[in-house]
Amino acid sequence: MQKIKEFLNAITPLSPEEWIIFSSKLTSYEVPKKTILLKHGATENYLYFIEKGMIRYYIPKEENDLTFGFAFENELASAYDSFLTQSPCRYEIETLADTKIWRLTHAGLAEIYEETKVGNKMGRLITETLFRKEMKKELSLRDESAEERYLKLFTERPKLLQEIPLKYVASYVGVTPQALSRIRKRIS
Amino acid sequence: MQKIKEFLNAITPLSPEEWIIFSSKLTSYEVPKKTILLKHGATENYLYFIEKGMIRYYIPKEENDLTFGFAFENELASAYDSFLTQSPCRYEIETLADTKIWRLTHAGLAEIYEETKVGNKMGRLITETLFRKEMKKELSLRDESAEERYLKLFTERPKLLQEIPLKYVASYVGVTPQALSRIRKRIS
DNA sequence: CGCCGAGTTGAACTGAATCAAGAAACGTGG
DNA sequence: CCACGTTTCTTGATTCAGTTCAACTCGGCG
Repeated sequence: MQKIKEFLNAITPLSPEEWIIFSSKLTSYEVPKKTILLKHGATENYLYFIEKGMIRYYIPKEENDLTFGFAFENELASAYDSFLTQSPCRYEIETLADTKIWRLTHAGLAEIYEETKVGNKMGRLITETLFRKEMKKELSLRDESAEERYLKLFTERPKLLQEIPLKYVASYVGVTPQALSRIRKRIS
Repeated sequence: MQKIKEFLNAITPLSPEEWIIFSSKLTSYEVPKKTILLKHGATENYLYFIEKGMIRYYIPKEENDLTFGFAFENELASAYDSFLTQSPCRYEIETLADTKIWRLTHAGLAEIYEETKVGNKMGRLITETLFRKEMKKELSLRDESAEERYLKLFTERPKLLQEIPLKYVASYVGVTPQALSRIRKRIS
């Protein structure tokens, strides 16, 4: 639980009383690789903190499904749009490795917003970060080629490319596995 | 000023005292069509509320610049990522018509967050909405064709297509003006 | 040992970009 | 208010990046 405490404190400091409230709403789980955390069409009821392991976000497809995001150790995860609107999700979340998560229910978060002073600020700051990530992804999709996105991934998160099957990376940068294979060949 | 008051109250109710604080930080401007509100490389210092008129967001390019967003009457606008991080913006904002805006400085918003109880909640809720919009845009870019995006725009915001030059719409849906012209021909 | 999914490579095809030119709409100054 | 010049939109021809279909290799796992 130490990790998540540090994570939150780094965003904005929590008083001991506030941390007690936060932590009382959190429950931990260990899920094996390839576990689906949220099925397409279901409504997201949780905010996750990944203590160990990793996940991917994807829209399931007949052939190759469309992977559009990942989350790793020490990061938050959730189908946040579905969580916020409490409406069915058009994508799924699955673990890519054995994963240990802490999670907070929608009702639990609502209580935190009501019971703590810091809640809304914490929520705002976290959502601001999520917004900035989305915006960056949008501009990247519009303004960069698949090759540029792959190279960026390569320099910014080299670890990712070692741990994640290339077919998911291909989808993430916006091409088929065949096309990514050719990009990699061209580069090296 | 009534419009912005209603806009904010619809998000979460403001007490009279809180509205006094909010409104004291707002200043209004009228800017002609084709005015650049934020130049590429500059840092966004404002959050805008569009009382009348419209704007576009774009990355300037030699030939056709890359338009990736619009905002209209009764909507908020800002290079919010640059605003949040107070770092240089990689895109620009320009009015598409004579526009009346209210604006709030970064410092002004910081004061609101400090001085009012409702501020952080308001900020959180607004940012949540911005996040959901971005996410929707990302998934649309990944999962839909330019033609599908155009048709959606056509059904969801028909007015937009009448008011905005097609070359901006083309860029927004992710193709060249020539390609959009062919899409329109194919459809009709 | 054999099977299956992941990755690579080749060939044919396709949708969109680019290059180019003409038509229509717009706005600006006389 | 018209005339001119500029910008926007359309259409055609060519080129190109990426998809699709298909076959083959490799590595892990039952």
